[in-house]
Amino acid sequence: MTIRLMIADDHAMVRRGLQVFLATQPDIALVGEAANGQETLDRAAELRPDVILMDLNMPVLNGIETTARLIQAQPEIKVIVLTSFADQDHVLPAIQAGAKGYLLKDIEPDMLIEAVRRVHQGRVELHPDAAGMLVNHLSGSERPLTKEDKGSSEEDRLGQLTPRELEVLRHLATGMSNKEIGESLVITEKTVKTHVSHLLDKLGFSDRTQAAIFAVKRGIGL
Amino acid sequence: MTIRLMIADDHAMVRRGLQVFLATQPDIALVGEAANGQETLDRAAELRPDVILMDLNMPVLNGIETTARLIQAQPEIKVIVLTSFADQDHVLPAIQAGAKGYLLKDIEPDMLIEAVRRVHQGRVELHPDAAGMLVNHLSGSERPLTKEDKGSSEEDRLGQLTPRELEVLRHLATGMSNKEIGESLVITEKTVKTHVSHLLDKLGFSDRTQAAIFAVKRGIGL
DNA sequence: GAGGTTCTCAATCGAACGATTGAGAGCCTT
DNA sequence: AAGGCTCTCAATCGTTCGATTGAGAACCTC
Repeated sequence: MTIRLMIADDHAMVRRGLQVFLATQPDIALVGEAANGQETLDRAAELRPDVILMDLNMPVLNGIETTARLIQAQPEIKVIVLTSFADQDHVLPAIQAGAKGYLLKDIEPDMLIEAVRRVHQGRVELHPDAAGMLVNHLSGSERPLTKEDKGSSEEDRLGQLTPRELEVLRHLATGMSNKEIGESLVITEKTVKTHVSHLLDKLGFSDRTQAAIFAVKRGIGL
Repeated sequence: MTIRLMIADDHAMVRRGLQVFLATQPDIALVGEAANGQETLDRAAELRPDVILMDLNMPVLNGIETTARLIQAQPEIKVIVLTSFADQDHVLPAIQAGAKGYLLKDIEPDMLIEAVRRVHQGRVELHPDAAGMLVNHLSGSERPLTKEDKGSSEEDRLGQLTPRELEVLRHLATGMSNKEIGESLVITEKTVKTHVSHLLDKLGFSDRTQAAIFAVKRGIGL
């Protein structure tokens, strides 16, 4: 499936440059352009792009305000901020506005394309300096130290699972029933139930849902 | 100038592995090790390392609490969290505690060394998933960073839930049974079952586990 | 070869789950 | 006032789940 991309930048030169490069990418279709914030909102509402490359410094309506309104109207749109500066004054508001990416214009075109693809997949892309801004912002902020320490023992328990039990847990964490897991693993449902029982016991859970939540949070079954 | 590095990890195996690899790096000197949080604080006070690679899962004092105290005592120390999981429960507290890096243990050794150098120079190093956690946290959005982006259809369905159903989903996503949810919400188990049935129907799932997985991936029920 | 672990399968049984139907109460908007 | 949600509760019914016990086979290690 091709990615529907839109560019919002007041410099025609920048738009032209991206046009040329994007033309060589079969999986990305440039469906629209805009030279200011208001135009971006209008075009996006009509064209419904998947991803928007957004300049921050635009007339009429700046990129951050535009991003905020855009996300409010169409939360599924992925906004990647593409700008020339990475300072606290811009990074934080942009992310808070809902941007899923923050990149600098000195990025290599190939990297930019890669970033577009990843953001479209639901990941985030941050320039290291932008990440730094976020980290510094959060550093020293209030920390809820309520429920930690719980993870440590669970981590150990995870290591106690046999390979097969881990395999079952992985399947369980995709939402499969015992029967479906059995079919997938080519074993009986009975056997699956045995594995599930054992794994719940070792992990200290009382039902599969808790195990699935645990697994997803640990990134198992990706 | 050589970088004075310290390792805090309760697994001797991990420390040994790093030792071996670090020995080949002329600009990095391994000046100390610790197997638990308290030991880390003691050794760090005495050895004054530039950078600490910190496991989160340690006995006595966990990595997050250790990081917080460490940074308070010696703000110039750069802490890089090196752990096995990248979930909201760990990333955010770690950064708030003052960590300048958050990496997963499946990182390539060369990349780890590079990360140590960059953090030492004042930059930050985040695993993409960790960056995703921060962005999602700040944008207040409930967008995940999963790769299999099943897409906006589910996002729309989420909006179809009534406030009460969403509430039930949130509880469900913590691993509670219908009975427990009922107690927590001060309604009958029967009513909970009604809500669950409706929410499963609207979301298009066939059982609570699938709903819980979905919810956790969207960051609901933090 | 004895003992331990893992993987497999089965059967039973109570508990939890989910679908479905029906219904009363409160709160909107029209 | 009427129709439309939402929230609440209940009862029934079939399905799924999870615990438990028992057991055979393959594969380790000692």
